[in-house]
Amino acid sequence: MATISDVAEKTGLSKATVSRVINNHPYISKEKRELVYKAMEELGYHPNPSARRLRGQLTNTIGVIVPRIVNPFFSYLVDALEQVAYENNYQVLMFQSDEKKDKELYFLNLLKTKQVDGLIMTSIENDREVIESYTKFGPILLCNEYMSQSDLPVVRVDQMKAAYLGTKHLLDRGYRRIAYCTGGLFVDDGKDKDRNVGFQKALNDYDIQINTSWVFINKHTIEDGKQVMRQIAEMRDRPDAIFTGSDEIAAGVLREAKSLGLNIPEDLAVIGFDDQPIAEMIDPALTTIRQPIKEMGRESVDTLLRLLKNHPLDQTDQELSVELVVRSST
Amino acid sequence: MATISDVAEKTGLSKATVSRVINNHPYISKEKRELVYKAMEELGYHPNPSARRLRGQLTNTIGVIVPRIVNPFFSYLVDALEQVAYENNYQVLMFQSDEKKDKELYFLNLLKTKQVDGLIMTSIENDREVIESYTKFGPILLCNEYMSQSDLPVVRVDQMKAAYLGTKHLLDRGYRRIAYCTGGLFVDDGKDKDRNVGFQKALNDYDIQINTSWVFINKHTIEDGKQVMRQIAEMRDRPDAIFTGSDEIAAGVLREAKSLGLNIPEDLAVIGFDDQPIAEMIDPALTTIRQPIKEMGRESVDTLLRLLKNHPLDQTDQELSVELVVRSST
DNA sequence: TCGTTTTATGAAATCAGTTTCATATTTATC
DNA sequence: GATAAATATGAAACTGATTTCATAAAACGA
Repeated sequence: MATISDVAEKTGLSKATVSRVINNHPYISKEKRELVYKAMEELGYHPNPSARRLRGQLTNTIGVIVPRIVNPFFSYLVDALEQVAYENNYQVLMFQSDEKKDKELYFLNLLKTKQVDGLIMTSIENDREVIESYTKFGPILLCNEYMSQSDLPVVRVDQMKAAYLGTKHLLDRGYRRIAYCTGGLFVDDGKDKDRNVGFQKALNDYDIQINTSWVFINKHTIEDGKQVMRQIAEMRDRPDAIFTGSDEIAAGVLREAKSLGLNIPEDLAVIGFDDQPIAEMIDPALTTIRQPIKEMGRESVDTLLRLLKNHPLDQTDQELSVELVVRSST
Repeated sequence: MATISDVAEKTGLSKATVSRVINNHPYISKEKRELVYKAMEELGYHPNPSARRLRGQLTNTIGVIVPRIVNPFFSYLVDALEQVAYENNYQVLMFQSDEKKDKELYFLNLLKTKQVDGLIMTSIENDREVIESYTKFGPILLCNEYMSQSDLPVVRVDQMKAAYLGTKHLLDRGYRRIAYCTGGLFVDDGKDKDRNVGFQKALNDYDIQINTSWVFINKHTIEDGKQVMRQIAEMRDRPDAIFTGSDEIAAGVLREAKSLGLNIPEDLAVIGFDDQPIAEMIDPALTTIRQPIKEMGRESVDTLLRLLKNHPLDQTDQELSVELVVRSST
């Protein structure tokens, strides 16, 4: 591996000058500049990132925390983030928090030790103060999830509108007995709370009270969806529609409904969230709310890179809009 | 940020001794050792990884190349790899090759610059010689994909047996006119070739010739599956069963069959590959070949860490076995 | 023409660790 | 009790870059 000293020696210049050429400093003569480029080329020289890092330089690496990569929403998000990062010559260090505080902390520490230049968090486990205390080591951007009363920059979709849109759609179709699934640990803040508000608001428009026995919390997976369907089937007083928190839950509901001999949407209308590929594949095809994942990825990386370059942000809170995709499950 | 000098100063020892304590060198007195630990604790000291890296130390980071993370097979694989890596105090730098040679090369170079200690490749784009030339910078392990005539360590499933098992199943059920999908760019080597051989072998057992107009190459996605189904529907001489290269292709086939008013498995039996969650969700549920992803992840990381520690390997080629999961599509 | 900028370069310090070399004690061996 | 080996520690060199400080030459202004 060639080092900067090799380049210096080969050109007869000092390391300082070579370094200046590499970093595009002014006041370098054209001849020397070209001499250095030529030598770098010939030696196959690439600066050692660890050495640069040690001098407090940027690492060209951004960290991304997701709860679980196997959740398709997050794998598509990471895909989008990685593509944009690559276009900008950045690498992505991906990390799964598993929804655990200590794993999240472990990863936040990489910012402290300058392993990553900045961080994109797509979920939040620790308290606001804890996370904000790490901003002194590098920029942190929230993508998808957010915290109110925080001045961290955030890129997200309008969850309230999304939930409102979906619920309104059910109501417009004539359903009045609407069940509701939510992740819901963060009930007092963040995206789940916004969804709750949107759901509530749509029901208010129609003067309908929420039936709390039709509210299911802490639901995420296909298995959860199946279990919800079983619970509903056993109820004497059943809902006629359900707003689920994700396409996966919805898929579980559909699957179990089929096993129980129930018809969708006649016996139960189902609306999903995300518009994952699976939404189109299952039968009946799923009505769902499409999230603009690609745009979220692009906006997030663009914004983080702007922060890294100390460019001013036009806005610290970017809200992207969602879209209702009507298929056959409602 | 506290440095090693701070610890040295606080304990009244030299940096050398502190470093020795950190790295568990022998010949340190118990008192000094504890003194250092105490000071490190109090200062909240963590060694700077860039500095260690610069001295040629390990980075505690392994790189993982996948073609696309949105492919569920790979997101589950990365999940498994990351879990095991975390247990061993390693981070995973994930990278998508997008099946492009230049992206793969870019990532291989991280090994050269010691950004990662070792590499796990779950797909291969460049030639054998190119990839092997990077082993002088750190260990490279192949996981899932492999190259013959290469002495790179590999963790994989017995693809030949897998394809044989699936095809045999179709034949045993009475299907004789069997179509075949493959990724198939690497037709002369690697996992796709093994599958081809397994498929061939099963047909030979029943004295059946392959009908080449029923062979579809370069298929990967749901969309590809739909397209294959459309092609089949237009044939005068149709197959009665199809072996697909992945559950996604199979899902596409099923979906399009439904649109075309065809019945599965009566009009066309379909067998998938991987046993992804979607296999259970679609209708009819998919018969498929289950790959032991968790074990592959564990074996891969364990093996790579052993290589990093210069422990000898019992075997450089680990083959895990697959399992046929019979559902309703055959 | 002389003093002041501007341009161009290099020596040496610096980042935060690890490792080599030297050296001082102990402990073991004959 | 003398010699060899094992234990314990520190000073300084080293990793590969960037940056500061110093300095020389060229360009500029009066």
